[in-house]
Amino acid sequence: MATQSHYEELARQLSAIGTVKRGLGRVLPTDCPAGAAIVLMLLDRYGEMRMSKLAELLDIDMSVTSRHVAHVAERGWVDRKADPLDRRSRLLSINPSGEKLLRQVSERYTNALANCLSDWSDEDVDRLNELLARLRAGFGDTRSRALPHQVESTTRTPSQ
Amino acid sequence: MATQSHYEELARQLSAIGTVKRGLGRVLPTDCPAGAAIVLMLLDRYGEMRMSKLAELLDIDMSVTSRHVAHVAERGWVDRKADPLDRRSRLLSINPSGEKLLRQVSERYTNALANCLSDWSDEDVDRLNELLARLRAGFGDTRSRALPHQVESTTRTPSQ
DNA sequence: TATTGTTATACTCTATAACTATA
DNA sequence: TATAGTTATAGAGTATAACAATA
Repeated sequence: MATQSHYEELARQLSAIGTVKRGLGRVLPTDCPAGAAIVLMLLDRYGEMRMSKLAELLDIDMSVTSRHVAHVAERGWVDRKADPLDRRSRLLSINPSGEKLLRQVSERYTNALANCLSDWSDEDVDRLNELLARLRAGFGDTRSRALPHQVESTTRTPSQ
Repeated sequence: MATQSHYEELARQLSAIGTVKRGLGRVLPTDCPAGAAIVLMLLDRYGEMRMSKLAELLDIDMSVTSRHVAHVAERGWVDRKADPLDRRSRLLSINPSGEKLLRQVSERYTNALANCLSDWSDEDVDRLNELLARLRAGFGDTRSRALPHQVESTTRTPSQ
C-alpha cells in the first residue's frame, strides 16, 4: 500500500483535473455537452442497450441518464425503441446521424489533446490510460467501501 | 506525438473520471463541498494570497473563486483582511479552525484512496501523479491554443 | 409488490455580465 | 480609464424522492 503523502498528492491532482475537462469541453459542438458526448461514445462502443445498462456504464443515477438520453434523442442522434421482452424498458442505439456527430466529437477531442500534449509519446498516453482505468476500477468496484464516514458509527446494513 | 487512437482512449478515460471524483466527494464533511476543500488546500500550501492569485491557481473565474471563498470565510475557516498596498484587494489566509478542518479532509481523502487503491504501490501513485501534473500543465499553459473551433476560420486576435 | 424509466426539486460548479470601490 | 472583487443570472451535471407503467 502507498503512503499517506502520496495519496494526499493524488487527491490534490484529482481536485485539479477540472482544468483539463473544461479545456476538452470547450471544443464540443453546439448542443452537445459532455454528458451527451459520453452517451454517444458508450452506445457506439457497446451497441444497443437499456437505460439501466447505460446508467451502470456511466456510473450515474438513472434519473440523470434519462435526461442525457432525452437530450440526444430529441436531437435525433439516438433511437429509442420498446423492448419486446419488457415493455417497461427502452432499447437505445446510436443512429447514423449520431455516428456522424460522434466522429466530429472524436476528431475535436483528439485535435485538442494532440495540440496540448504534443510532446507525449504513445507510451506516455498508454501509461496514463492504464492508470486511469485502474483508478476507476478501484473506485467502481468498491463504491460500498467508499461510503461517507457516518457509516462507521452505525450498525445498519449498508444501503444497496 | 501519440497517435489518434491513443488520444481517443484518453478522452474516454477523462470523460469517465467523474466516478472517482464523486467517490472522493462523498467522504467530505458536512458544509465542506469540494470547492471549499481545494481553497483550503491551496491556502495551506501556498500561504496568504489575493483573490486573483487564488483564482489563477484554481484555474477558474474570479467570480467563482469569490463564492468559494465566501463559503469558507462564512464558516470561519479562512480570514480576509484588507491589503495595505491596494485597498481593492483582500488578502486571504487559512486560520487554525480551517487547518483543523483541512486535516480532517486530508485524512478522509487519504483513507478513501487507501481503501479503494489498496493494491497500489508508492511508485504507481507517483507515476499517476506525475502524469496528471503533466497533463494539467499541457492544458494550463496552452489555454489559448485549445480554443473552440470557431477561431480557426477568423483572423481576429485571440482574446486575452 | 417490485422494477423500469421519467419528472420535480434541489445542490454544486462553472461562466458572463453588470456593478462597486479603488487605482 | 482600468483593475480587484462581488453579485445576479444562467447552464451543465448530479442526487433523491415521487410518480406512472409494467412485471
